Amino acid sequence: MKYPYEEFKEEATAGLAEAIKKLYGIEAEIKIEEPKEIADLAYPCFPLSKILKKSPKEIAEEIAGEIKRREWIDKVEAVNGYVNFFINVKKLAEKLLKKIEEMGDEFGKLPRKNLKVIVEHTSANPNGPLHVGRARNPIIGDTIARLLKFGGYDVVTQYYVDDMGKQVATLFWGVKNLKIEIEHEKADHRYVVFYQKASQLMDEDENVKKEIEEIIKKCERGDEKTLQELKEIYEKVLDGIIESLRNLNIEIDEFVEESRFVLDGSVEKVVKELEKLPYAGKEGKATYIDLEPFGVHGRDKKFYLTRGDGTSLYATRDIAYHIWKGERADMMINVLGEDHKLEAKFVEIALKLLNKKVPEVIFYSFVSLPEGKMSTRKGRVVYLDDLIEEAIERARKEVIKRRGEDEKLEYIAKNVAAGAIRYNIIKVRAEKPIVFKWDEALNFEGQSAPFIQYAHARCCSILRKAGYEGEAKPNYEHESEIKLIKMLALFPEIIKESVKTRNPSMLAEYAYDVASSFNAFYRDCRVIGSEKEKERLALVNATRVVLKNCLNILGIEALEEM
RNA sequence: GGGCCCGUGGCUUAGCAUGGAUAGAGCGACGGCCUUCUAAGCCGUAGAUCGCGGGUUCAAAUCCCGCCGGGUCCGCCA
Repeated sequence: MKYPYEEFKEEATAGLAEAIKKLYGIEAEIKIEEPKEIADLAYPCFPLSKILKKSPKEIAEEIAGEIKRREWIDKVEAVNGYVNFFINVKKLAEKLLKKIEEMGDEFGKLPRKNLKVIVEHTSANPNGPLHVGRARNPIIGDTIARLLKFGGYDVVTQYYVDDMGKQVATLFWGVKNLKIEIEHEKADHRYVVFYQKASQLMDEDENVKKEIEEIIKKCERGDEKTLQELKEIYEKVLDGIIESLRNLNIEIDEFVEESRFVLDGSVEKVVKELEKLPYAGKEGKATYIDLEPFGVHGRDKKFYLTRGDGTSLYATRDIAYHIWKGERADMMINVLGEDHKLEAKFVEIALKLLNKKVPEVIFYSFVSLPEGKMSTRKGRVVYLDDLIEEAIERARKEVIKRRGEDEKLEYIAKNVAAGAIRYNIIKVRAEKPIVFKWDEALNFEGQSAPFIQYAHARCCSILRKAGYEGEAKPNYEHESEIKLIKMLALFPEIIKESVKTRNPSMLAEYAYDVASSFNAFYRDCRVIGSEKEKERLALVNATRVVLKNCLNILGIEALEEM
C-alpha cells in the first residue's frame, strides 16, 4: 500500500532519472527537495552542471522539456537551475480523500514491522512526586511509544523502579524514624517531606547516615524482608506518580523492579563476566572497568561495578536489566536525562563487551527554574501535580468565559490543560534546555495544543451541523482548499520522518500547520450552505481525521467541542 | 583539565542528519476584524550581524577548525 504523495514523489524521481539518462547518458543520484511555497517538489541541477560543464539553467530547461505530464505530474517548470514539479491536485484530492475516508484512525499508519520495542521512560525514584524538571521524560517517552506504534512497531512501555537505592532507603528511614504531620490528598506529597527531612539529617548526623547505608546494604545483599518493608512505603509514592501520569494521559505497561536482578543472581553473573575482561581492575575488593580504551577521558575513567564489600552499584544492575530486556524485545529505546549520559555510555560499552543488544537512548535537557536546577532534596521544585492543577484552573476559566458552566466543563478543562502541558514540552527538541515559566508552560493560544484542539472542534461542529454522510466528488479550486489538501497529504511522510528520527517535535509542528491551514480554509471557504457543500464537507472530515490522528499520537484528547 | 549538548528578531522556537531559490512560526508590541459554519480564531505593521572568527564549496543557519557564553557529567550516588 502506498500513500498518494509517495506515488507522486516516486513518479517525479523516476521521470528525472529517465530524462537525465536519455539526455546525458548518466545515472545520477536523484536528490529531490520539497520547497514550501515555490513548488511541490524540486530538483536542483547545480551538481549536474559541474559534471556536464553546462549552466544549471540550461540543464534544468532541457530536463524540464524532457519530462512529460503523467499521472501525478501536472506541470514541470525550469526556474533558476531548478526543475520544479507540480502535483495533479485533482487526482491528489480524489485519491487522498478516498484513502482517508477508508482508513480513518488508521490513516498515516506505516506497515506492520513485527518488531517488538520496549520503550523505557520516567523510571523516577519513588521518593516523592514527579517534578517539572523531569516532566519531559514521561511526555517524550509516551509520545515516542505512541509514535512507534503508529509507525508499525509492537510497543511496550516500561518503568524501571529503583526499589533499593539511596533515595528509597532515605525515604524509608524518614518514615520509620520521624514524626511529621502533613495534610495532602496524595501520598507522594505526604511522603516526600519525610525524604527531605531525612536527607537533611543524613548530612548533619553521621549516625543517620550509617543507618541509611545499612538499609541500602541489606537491600543489595538481597534481604527480602527489608525489600518488602521498603516496598510497602515506596509503592504508595509510586501510586501517586502513576496518578500524576494518568492526568497527562500516560499509562505505563510494565513496572520492573531493580531488586529482581539482584535476587535472581543476574547481577552477580554480569559482574563475573565483566571481571574476566582485560579492561577490568580491582581496587581493594571493589571491581571497576577502565573506560579509557573506549574513548572516555576525564579526571577519573574508572567505572565501578561493585563496592569494596562486594555489593553492586546502580549501573551494574542496569546492565543486568538491559540484558533481560534485550531478550524480550527486538529493540530498546530509553528516555533519559542528559545527566545519565556517561552512565548510559558505560552500560552500552558493557553490553557490547558481553555481546548483547544495545539500547537507543533519547536524552533530554532539564527543565530548570529561573533560580536554577530543580531539586526534590532541596525542595526547590515545581511539582507536576501543581502544574496540572494550575493548568486546569486556567483552562476552566477560559471554558466558562466561552461557553458557561455545563456538564462538559471539567472534561474540556482537564483535556485542554493536559494537552497544553504535553504540547509545550514536545514541540521543543529534546536536547534544548528549557527554563520553566508559568505563562509559557500554560499558553492556550498560538502554537499550542488548544489551537489544534480548537481547529478539530471546529471541524466536528461543522460536520455535526451539516450531517456529513461521506459522499463527495472532489473538485477544489480555491487556494486555501488546495493548500489544505496538500498539507493533509503530507501526513504519512511526516510520520515516516519522525518515526525514523525519533523526533515527535516534527509531528507537533505539523499538527499546528494543519490546524493553521484549516483556519485559513475556514476563513475563505464557506462550507454549510455553499454550492460546494458536499465536497467541502469531505475536506473538513479529512482534516478532522488527520488532526485527530496527530493528537492521538501526541497523547492529546481530540475534543469535539470546546 | 576532559567529554557531551545548547546558542536563530525583545522572549520562545522550526529548519541542521542528507548544504541549494526571499531563514518559517508563536508569544509580546502596535493597528484592524464577531448580523453568516465556535474570535482558544483571522488580517496587517514593526522587529534577525542565524554567538564570534576562519575554512571547504558554484552555494553554508546547515559541513570542518578555532574561540566565546550557558547547561551537564567525570561519586565504591542514583
